[in-house]
Amino acid sequence: MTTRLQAELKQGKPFASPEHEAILSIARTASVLEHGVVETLKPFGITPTQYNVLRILRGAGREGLCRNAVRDRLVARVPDATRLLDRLAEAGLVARDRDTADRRYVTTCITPAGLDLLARLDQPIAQLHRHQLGRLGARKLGTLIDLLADVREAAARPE
Amino acid sequence: MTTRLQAELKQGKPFASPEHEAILSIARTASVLEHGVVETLKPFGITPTQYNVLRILRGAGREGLCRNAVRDRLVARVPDATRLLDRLAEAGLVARDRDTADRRYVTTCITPAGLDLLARLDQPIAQLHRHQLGRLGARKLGTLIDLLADVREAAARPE
DNA sequence: TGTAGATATATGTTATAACACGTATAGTAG
DNA sequence: CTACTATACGTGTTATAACATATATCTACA
Repeated sequence: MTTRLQAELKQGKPFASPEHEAILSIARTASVLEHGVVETLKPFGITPTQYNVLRILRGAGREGLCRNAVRDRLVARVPDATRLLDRLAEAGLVARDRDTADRRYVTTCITPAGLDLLARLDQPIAQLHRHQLGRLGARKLGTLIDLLADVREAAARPE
Repeated sequence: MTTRLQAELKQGKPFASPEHEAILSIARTASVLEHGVVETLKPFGITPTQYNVLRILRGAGREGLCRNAVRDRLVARVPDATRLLDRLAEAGLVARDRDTADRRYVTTCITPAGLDLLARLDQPIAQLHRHQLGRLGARKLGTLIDLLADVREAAARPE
């Protein structure tokens, strides 16, 4: 039997195990979906990671968040949040201030320009998401979300 | 209601839509799983992309594959397969030869050193995969694999 | 032929990711 | 109040990703 993923990857031999096929399926799907996001964001001059940071900071509101708080809320691990925020600050999309009470912290807030950019992106991104998986239906989406949470829980358990 | 993903990302507000939550779930899960692979491969000095190339070339056997064939079989889009193969060749894990019949093609084959490296990795990687999602069971894995193929199919459809 | 177009790969350049290390501030035990 | 540790952030460096462009080879057709 040939699975759909095998056909996509032009792979003749079957996968070594169901676990292996599942892991490649997740990676492949994430890559395909991200590619769509990259293309949608490109005309606006930002990357998916930068877009996620802006959304996080919009959610945080006027109080903003410190560097590590932003980092911990990102879906993908980034080892250099400082320069990620540097670039957004350089583009005028966020602003930073050192905390007065505890001077170790640097609080980052989204600027009006950042909010404006997000406002212009909300509709195209929502449309992309509907295009990418609007056909699945609420039931399948719910099952998928649950299964993926199961996967992350299983993967996070100690040895 | 607070979903599991919301808790992981320390996010107060609910997601904008089920589609958005699904997309973030996929990206998050892929990131978590890849991190495990990165850590497993690190002692061996290769990245997940390089590991995938070696597996592809092992599957191709003695005949090897040309550059674009390797590129098209990778799970994630890589825009610079030439230098990806350059690095593997420099490490002695693959060997390249220009095709004699059609001199545009460069055929890449895995070397004995590359096969040896893969042989040493097969067991740790299989163990990692069992650790990451062995607990899910065949039924849930099958459902997950099917749903993800549905997602990719939906995302690939034209406008 | 021989010439335009298609295909396959390579190269130059810039931005970002990844890692190691360094600095500043705050809490804490003696 | 001093030294020690922990925490939060910054910087230097290297490797890789991403993009645009160039080169070589083949194919098809006038």
